[in-house]
Amino acid sequence: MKTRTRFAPSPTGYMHIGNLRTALYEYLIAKANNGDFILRIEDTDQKRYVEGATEIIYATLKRVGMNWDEGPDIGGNYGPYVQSERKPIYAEYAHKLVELGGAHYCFCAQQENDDADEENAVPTKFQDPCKHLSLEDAKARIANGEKYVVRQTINKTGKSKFHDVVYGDIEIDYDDLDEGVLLKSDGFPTYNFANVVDDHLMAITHVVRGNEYISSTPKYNLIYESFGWTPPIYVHVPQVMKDAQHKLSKRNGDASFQDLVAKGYLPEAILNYIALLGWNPGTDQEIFSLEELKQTFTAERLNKSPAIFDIAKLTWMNGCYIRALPFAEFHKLAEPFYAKTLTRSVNEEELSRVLQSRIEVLNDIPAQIDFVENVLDFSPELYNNKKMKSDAEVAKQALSYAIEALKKQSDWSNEALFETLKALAQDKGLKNGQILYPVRIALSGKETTPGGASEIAVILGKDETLRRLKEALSKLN
RNA sequence: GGUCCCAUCGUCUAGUGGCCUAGGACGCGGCCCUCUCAAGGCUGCAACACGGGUUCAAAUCCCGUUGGGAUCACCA
Repeated sequence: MKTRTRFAPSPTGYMHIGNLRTALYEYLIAKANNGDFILRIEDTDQKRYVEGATEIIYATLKRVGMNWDEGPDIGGNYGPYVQSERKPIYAEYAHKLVELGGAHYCFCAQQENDDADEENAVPTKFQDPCKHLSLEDAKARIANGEKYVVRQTINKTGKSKFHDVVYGDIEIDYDDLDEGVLLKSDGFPTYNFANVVDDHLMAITHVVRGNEYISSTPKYNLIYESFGWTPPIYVHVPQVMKDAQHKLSKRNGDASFQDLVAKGYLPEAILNYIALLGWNPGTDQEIFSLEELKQTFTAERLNKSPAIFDIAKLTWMNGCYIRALPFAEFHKLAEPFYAKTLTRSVNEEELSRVLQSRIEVLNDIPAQIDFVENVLDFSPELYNNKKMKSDAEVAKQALSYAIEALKKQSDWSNEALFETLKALAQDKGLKNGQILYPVRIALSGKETTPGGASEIAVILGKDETLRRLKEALSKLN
């Protein structure tokens, strides 16, 4: 049987990290087995529907290279792939399930969701009186126009057992199961029902979802059983946490995929990082392309315990990805930031060259290059550096020597400039640092800069370099 | 509260009874390299939640305790 997995998000906003990780694992399970990865939109709750959310889902998946084989936009043999378009299907199966004894019609008023009781004991198990209505009576009331829902009937007793790929064998008592609503009064199914019907109809073989579904899995199995269907292989994955107590969520303003990209994280790095949040290959390898992940991934190596999302490690990994980028590609990514922060024309290629190993996130760029635009007023104390044997007095000499030497310089490459400055030091009986350090300070006005004196000179160009050196020198006099 | 799940360095994790004086990675400290800062190389600090068993031998198996999470909606 061909492996088929599905990513079934509800379009209620942006794509959060936990969601994306689930999608990744689903994608990987399918692709590791030459199977299909299906995208299904679960929009059965009209109240929570958010305009544009579906597009975000498409864009995100595409951006990280997780292409789906079937989905709302590209179709497939098991469509439609949007649940709101499948409404008649659920109704049909809901009524069939009632006939099969797996559900019943219920006319009770909607249960109030009492927040006050949430923290404390709410051991009240819903006892549905409608469960005992005869099918004829129920049908008569429906024919009469009464509002109704289809509610799951649970008559079994004893233990429900099922196997989960990551959690192993799980037993839950049937008595602890709730007779939940399957088909709402508006005719839409709940997740609990739509999910089962669709997964079966779409021939899904592996269901990957958050472990919050473990406790309701027996209910789904009951539905499969009533219909005589085979349940899928379950892969429940632990939560992605913000800290030890809280899971990552939009409500806390935690970063979404889009937020991270906006901050200058590369999609490939984000994907790589989240793959390792709860999974590891059993080797020391940490950097994985999606392609490598496909080769290596096995659901059996998924972890059981929740993982805390650590932005510091993602940042490090992002730095690795940035450094590994071909130069031209990095330059292309960096250019928009130059356009944003610089009005002066500078050697942007050299800027990129110097920056590539020095930033971990693209958004680090502006802070790194502020001095390129303008030299902020700085204290002559900046020239003091013990190790370089530099101070304001040394700087005064160094700058005037440098100005003379650089005036004559025609080859404005980093190598040539570096040679000139070194030769100058030797010529004047100074240490290299006694020339290079003051020049760099004069050129930047900053204690630390990306790149050394000669590199900054290349970035600034000859005119600006000389102008800044002269200005710095005059300030020392 | 009932039920279910989880528990190794601060974080992500390796570990499936002896190879563990517990390994790797991030972060943090130090050193080297070096035209400052990065990058790179080397190195240091740092964990088996606790208590009982089982066993010649336990981070690994069992029981309990503690701590955390999930679930108990006409949300998914």
